[in-house]
Formats: sequence, C-alpha cells, structure tokens
Amino acid sequence: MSGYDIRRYMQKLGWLLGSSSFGVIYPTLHALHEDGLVSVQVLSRPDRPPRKTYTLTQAGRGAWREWLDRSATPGASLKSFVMYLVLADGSSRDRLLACLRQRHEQVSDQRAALERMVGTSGLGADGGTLAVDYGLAVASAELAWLDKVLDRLSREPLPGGE
Amino acid sequence: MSGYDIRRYMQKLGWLLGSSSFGVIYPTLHALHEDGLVSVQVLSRPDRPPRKTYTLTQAGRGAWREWLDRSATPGASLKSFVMYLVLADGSSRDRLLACLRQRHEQVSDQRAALERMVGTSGLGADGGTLAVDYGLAVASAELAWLDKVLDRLSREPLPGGE
DNA sequence: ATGTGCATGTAACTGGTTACATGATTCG
DNA sequence: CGAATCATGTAACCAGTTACATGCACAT
Repeated sequence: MSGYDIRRYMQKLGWLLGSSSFGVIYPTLHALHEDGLVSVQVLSRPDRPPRKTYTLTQAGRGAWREWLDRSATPGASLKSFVMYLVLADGSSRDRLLACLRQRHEQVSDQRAALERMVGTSGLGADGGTLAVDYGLAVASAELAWLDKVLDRLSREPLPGGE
Repeated sequence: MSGYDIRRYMQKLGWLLGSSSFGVIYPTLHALHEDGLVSVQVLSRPDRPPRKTYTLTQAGRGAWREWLDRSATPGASLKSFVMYLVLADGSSRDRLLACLRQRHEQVSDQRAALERMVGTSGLGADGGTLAVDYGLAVASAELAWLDKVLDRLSREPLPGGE
C-alpha cells in the first residue's frame, strides 16, 4: 500500500482508532524503509507526485511476526485491540485464539468493574451514569463478538494462519 | 474530587479512554485553579501528602456549560464520545437529545462505510477482516444503545437537566 | 469558479507519557 | 518483609497533530 492508501484505510476505522495523519505515516514509512523492513516501488507519473507502493520485505515480515508474538498482552484499551486485530490476520490460529481468550477475560473484568460502579456517583451529582451504561453496552457487545469468533475459530480447524 | 480520585475514576473507563496519568491531571488542575475555574479545599494530614479536593466555581460551571454547547459536534471517535458522556450528565435534556441523535447519524454512516469494506481487502491478503467485523459489531451495539437511551429520554419528559 | 480527491512531503508545536521523588499504612 | 494503596508533585522526552507547500483532474 501507499501512504495515502494506509491513511484512507485507517480513516474508515478512524471512528474506533482516532484518525491518523500524514504527519506520522510518511516519516514512519521512510524509517521502515531505512531499516530495510519495507521495499518501495515508485511509479512516477509526469507532473504529479509519484505513487510509492510499499511492500514488506522478508526482514519486515519477520519483525511483524515478532511483534505479534510480543504483543501477547495487548494493551487493554479498545483502540489498541482494534490495532491488534488489523495486524493479527495472518498470525497462527493458536496464537490468535490465545489472544482472544485473554482479551475476553480482560473485558469481563472491565465489565465487572463497571457494574460495581453503577450506583456509585462519579463526577457530577449523578455523574457519568450515561458513560457507565454505555460502557456496559459496549463491553457486552464485545464479549458476544468474542464468543462468536472464538467459537467459529475453534470449531473449524482449517489451516487458517500459516 | 481530588486528582487521585479523578485518576481512579478515569482508570475504570480506561478501557474505553486509554488511561490518563498524573502527569496531565495535576498540572491541569493547577491551571484550572489559576484561572479561577475550580476552588480547592486542602485537608492536611500530618506527615502524608495533603488531600486536595477540587470543586467547580461558578465561573467553572459557566465554562463547563459553554463547553457542552460548543461541543455540539463531538469528535467522531469513540473515545471523545465517552468523554462527552462523562461530562454531559447535567446538560439540558434537549441538548443531550440533539447530540445523541447527531451521534446516531454519524455512527450509522460509519457502519455503512464498514459494510462497504467487507469484501474489499485491506492490509494483508484477506486484510483486516477481523477488525472490520469487530467494528460492525461495536457500531451495531452503539446504535442499539442510542435507540434505547433516545427512546427513554424522549418518552419521559421529567425535568432531567437544569 | 470552487471544492474535493489524488498524492507526496516537512516543520513547529503541543499534548501526554514515562520516570522520578517522597513517605505512611495496610495486606498477604 | 515486600507489594500495593494512598497521595502529591515535577521534568524530560517523544509521539502525534496541525499547518504549510505543491499541483493536476474531475465534478458541481
């Protein structure tokens, strides 16, 4: 993908991620290139900025796998979980299963914590009732989703990841 | 609340917000105090850090209302929406209704965009299928929640906000 | 005519995190 | 006896946003 493509892609998930800007994407791509983790194919078109398509090198793919392994404990936040999901397609099914199960546990805890908050007043007089209620709804939805995916993945043992 | 309390509160929602640290909270509180938007009650206890309880002043409450009014267009991200919900309890019911309806529209759009992505490959070979699927689940859950709250709010016209 | 989409990039700023310093108390 | 909780605060650093520069093509 090109920097522009990446940005467009992220923007569609921007609702969950909090959109990212060119200011990060391009410098990052340059850095990755210098480190030899990506290769570039430049398609110059007269009089307009050349289209640069980046592809993972073998070293890059290695680093990616390493990252997937290290991030066994994905940051608890929804944002980082989405980031993980974006990059996780392609990791082995076992690893994916383990991560999703772990996530399930974390979110369960979070939901329990929110449930304990229900009566307790937060900021204002009846502070943050809405926020807590919303949190509960999202947590439940995520747990249901995890159950669904976990079930599907563990049921069909097709050679999903490499 | 004290800085410590605020942090604890945020941490419980940290899953949705991406936790905040003392490094921001204390300086912000000091700044608010200098601007006369909050008052402090210091409860000194011998030999341990004094407990400082902050309360909104009248000016502070004014600024808060102003913020609620200005943020008619809450940033589209889930994070900022949660932030809004935390602070929105106390705004007038009409304003709240308007904001939630607007949010409903935004999320509908986002979901539609995700639905259009389903077939399209993203990053990897079958890139980000999981992320998109997850996004759809969360979007649907939020829309259902919004419907529920919107319905409840518009039905019972009790003198909710001031 | 004016704006939006394509497509790259840099520089300044600013917001937030991380890491530190301090110290009593309670729980395992 | 060590770890966690309570409770405040500062300073350095870094990640990411905002704003700029450039310019064609296509639609309204």
